[in-house]
Amino acid sequence: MSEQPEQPSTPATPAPPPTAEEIHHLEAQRRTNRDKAAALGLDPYGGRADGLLSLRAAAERYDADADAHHQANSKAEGHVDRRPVVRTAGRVVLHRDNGKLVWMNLRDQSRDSLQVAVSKRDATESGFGLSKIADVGDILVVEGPVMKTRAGETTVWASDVRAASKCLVPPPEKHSGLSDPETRYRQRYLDMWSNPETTRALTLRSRLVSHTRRFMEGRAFLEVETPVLQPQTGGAAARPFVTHMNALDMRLYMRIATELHLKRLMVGGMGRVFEIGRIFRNEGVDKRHNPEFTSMEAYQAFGDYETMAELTETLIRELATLSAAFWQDAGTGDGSLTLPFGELAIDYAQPFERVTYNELFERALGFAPADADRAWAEAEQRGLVGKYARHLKAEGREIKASDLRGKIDDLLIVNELFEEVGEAGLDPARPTFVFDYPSALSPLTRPKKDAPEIAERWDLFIAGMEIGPAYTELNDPDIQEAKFREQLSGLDDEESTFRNLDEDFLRALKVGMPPAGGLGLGIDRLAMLMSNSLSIRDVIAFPFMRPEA
RNA sequence: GGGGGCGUAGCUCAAUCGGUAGAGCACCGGCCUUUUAAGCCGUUGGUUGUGGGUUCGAGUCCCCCCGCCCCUACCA
Repeated sequence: MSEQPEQPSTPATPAPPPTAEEIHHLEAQRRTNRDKAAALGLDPYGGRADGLLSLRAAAERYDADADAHHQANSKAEGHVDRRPVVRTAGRVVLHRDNGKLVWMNLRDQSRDSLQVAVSKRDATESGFGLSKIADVGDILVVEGPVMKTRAGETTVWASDVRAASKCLVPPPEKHSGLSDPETRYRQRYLDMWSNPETTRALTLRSRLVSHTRRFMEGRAFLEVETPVLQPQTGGAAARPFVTHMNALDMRLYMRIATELHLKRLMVGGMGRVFEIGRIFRNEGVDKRHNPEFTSMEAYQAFGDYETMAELTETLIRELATLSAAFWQDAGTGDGSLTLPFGELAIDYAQPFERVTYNELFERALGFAPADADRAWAEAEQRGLVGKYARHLKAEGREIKASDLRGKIDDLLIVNELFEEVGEAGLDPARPTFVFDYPSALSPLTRPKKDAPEIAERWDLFIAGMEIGPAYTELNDPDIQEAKFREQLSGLDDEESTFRNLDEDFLRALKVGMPPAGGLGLGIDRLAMLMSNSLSIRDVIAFPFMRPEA
């Protein structure tokens, strides 16, 4: 790999404009209309416009008394029109030409539609002329009094219309819209124009992240930024993306978690830190996984996992409150804290459910995780032993419980069972903390003092999705090192390529990290829950897609 | 990775057993100053994802490839 050679910013020969044969006739027609707008003395691509109101704000300026007064007296001598005059802008979504009166509906992010009427009598000549040749998709600036039609629809009765941008692309169908998922994700701008709910979901996501920041700051957490590019990854078990740094000719990895750096900051003396940022995991893509996603990790010195449970539950309840108000405002919710997610109705007002890992296991399987004999037998019967063996790249022969038992921790098989049937025992409509995972599964977590096989860790599940874990953080460098070494032993070659011992992290722990509670939250999945989006792609503006052919 | 489905006009979708590729909307021309998925009249629009094969004849059947969706697996 070498550096890209420097290119002049402008090519010696500019790309030739498309020839007539290359332009689709629908685009050609729009280019003609653009030229006609220019002939009216208007810049088809507009310019600065001051004093613009959103469509929503413009509609809210409607004054019924002034409108009635105007309707009654418009032909009277000396009549003064007191209707509020607005200047607003939006993209044309409907266009109806009645001859000397043109009706259009504009859309912006504040309002799906606001009607505009442009009459030959009352509008400027250029404004009327422009409205005659406006195409669906064009962006227009409209000025005029706000009134209501006979049918009662709020309308800007244009005195002037100016061009702001030309749309050269034929629009989606005006009623059924754009529904092809591939086009929606690849050309998000088309999707957002055609499907306002897309913009709404992304808008809500922005508000959720913003509120989360304010919430954390309100609790005296400091927002920090840690490296995305790292010589080694850590803090989670996931395959990383690999890249290369030219200057030092070295391999670098994209981070798979922010944990180890945030803890270093605690060692340094920052008592409460959080980071909201992009995480990259080189794994499968499906409705709940995107290769890059956003997490919030937070660490609170002198807290523990109970501290983080309270923080998490309070935060999510506030986010649900914000979301309920958002959807009520958008006209699709009743404002209650019971939010829909697909077929589910999830009540965020009630205290979240709490169960322990062992309770959940026993409820689903009828015996305790400590009963290793039954766990191995049950796992074998369910075909989970072979599944785990495949995990170890030991495929090619039939693996029996007797082959594996003794070679791996019993709890790894217990956890296979738990994930298979334990999690299924959760009520998906009830946010649930699952407390106290086996220590063997939680290398960065402090074991319970009176039961070291159990780690002070919980996972939060909502709608069957793992929203995030929290720990009472392990701050004993010797135990931490032992757990790291245990994790590294028994790994096959491929996995060990990506796992390594973070010596500097251990060195930091030796300096001394205060006892702490730590938390990780999947922001995308929270956004899914709060916006009733069944696919993670609906809350990511530009989700990963295979490149077009 | 495995299984299933899909790809037709700008958009949303049809096309019977393998037998002339259609509709609505959009677009274009005409009429229309309270329409609102405006309406009325008249037009236009296609290498059926790509490449091969079978056949007198392929949107339809077979194979390769590309892309998307669903299920499943992976993601301690």
